[in-house]
Amino acid sequence: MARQVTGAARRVADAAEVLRDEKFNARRIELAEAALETLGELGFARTSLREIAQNSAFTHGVFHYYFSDKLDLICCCVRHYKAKCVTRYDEVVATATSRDELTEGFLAKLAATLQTDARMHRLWYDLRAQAMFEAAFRKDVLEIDKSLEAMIWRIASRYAELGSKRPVSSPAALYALFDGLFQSALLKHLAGDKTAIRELLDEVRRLLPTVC
Amino acid sequence: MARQVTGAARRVADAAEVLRDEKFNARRIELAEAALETLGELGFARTSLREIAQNSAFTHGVFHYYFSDKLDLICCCVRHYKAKCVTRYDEVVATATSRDELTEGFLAKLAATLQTDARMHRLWYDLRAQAMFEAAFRKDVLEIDKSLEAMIWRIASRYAELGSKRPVSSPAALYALFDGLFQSALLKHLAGDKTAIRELLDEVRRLLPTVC
DNA sequence: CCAGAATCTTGACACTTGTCAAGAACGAAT
DNA sequence: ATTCGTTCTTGACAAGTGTCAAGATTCTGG
Repeated sequence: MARQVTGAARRVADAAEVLRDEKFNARRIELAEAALETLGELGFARTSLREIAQNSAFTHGVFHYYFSDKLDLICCCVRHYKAKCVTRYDEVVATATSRDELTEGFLAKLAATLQTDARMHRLWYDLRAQAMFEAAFRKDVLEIDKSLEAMIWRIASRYAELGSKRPVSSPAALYALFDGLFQSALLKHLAGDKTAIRELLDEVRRLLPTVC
Repeated sequence: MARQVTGAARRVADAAEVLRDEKFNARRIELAEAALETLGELGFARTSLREIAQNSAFTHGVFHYYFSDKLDLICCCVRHYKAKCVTRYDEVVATATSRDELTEGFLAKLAATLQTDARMHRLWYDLRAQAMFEAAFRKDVLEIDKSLEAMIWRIASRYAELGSKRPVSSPAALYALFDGLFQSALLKHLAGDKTAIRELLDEVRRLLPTVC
């Protein structure tokens, strides 16, 4: 009897703890999302916890309460960023029924995110560069890179499949190519080059049939 | 007579000024070179003028004397870096008499610089990312990017020529591909991946005949 | 309703940062 | 050798940084 009671008590205690953890984690993500605003604006180097707090509805102490560390916060931001990014083209891949449809769907999303999420993208490149100096970032960054490579590979595979072909290069090379083009277009776009996005689209449109 | 004298005086004055300017500039480069040591070690974000000074034979005041600004110093570093980087493969391109020779010469240099100059390379990627936030860097960074693209294009053109072919993609796409691969390999290498360099070489060896 | 825990605010700390100014050391021209 | 301009050193300042602790506030289980 006592056994069962303590068992039940433990179960509700556990459930409560899980609930608390979930709430805790949800808060962390809320804070991370707020932090991403400022990080995307100023970059990793110039962003301080106080700046993040001032541009948000939170005080700087909260961040210390939910994150052990500045790096902890940034890592959480990066991981959160990843989750949203990696599925961007999945719907297009799933619904496209022809090569053209896939191409145009992909390019449309590409142009849109380059336009809309430029600040998030530049933050990603910033953090990836930081990972070359700061070991604490490396695990997350390498993981995200792998996810992005897989994302590109899903597009290419589907594109090849729709033409009854096979991609001619490795996932790594394909990702390197698209990532390089994207990064370059992003920089030019941010530098005020109005043609950067169009040129990227043209380049990708030309490239796709030659690699798959 | 007086005319000639003042003319001569002006000439020697001008010469003196040029000399002073040259000396001034040489000193700037000396300082920039010293700064690159620390920048390559810590990255842009974590490097302060004092840190730079402490890791060098100079005091922090000298840097303020020769550079108007921290950004001015960094820009000088970047420009100096550029000059050394862009000619890395020129000798190989000039002397190779066959596709194989060019390939192996290129790959050897590639592996060597990845091994030896890893800290300089990561600084370059750091600064390129910073340029997405800091407008002051953009002009220099875009210019260097163009130079690197041209460098890759010289290699590819020569490689194609040696096989009586033509490169199948644009300079921009080719540079994006190599830059993306290099960046990825650099990150893995810095993360302790012992196979990163070898894998890059294999990938490039495989890729070269398919793009040119 | 109320004690105790969770959450948040506030203010302070030790430290680092870029910048600068006052003056010392140096070199070259007279 | 003296003087004047260049070059460099030193120390200081104000602003901003991450971190943390003490207390206020809110939430929650009993």
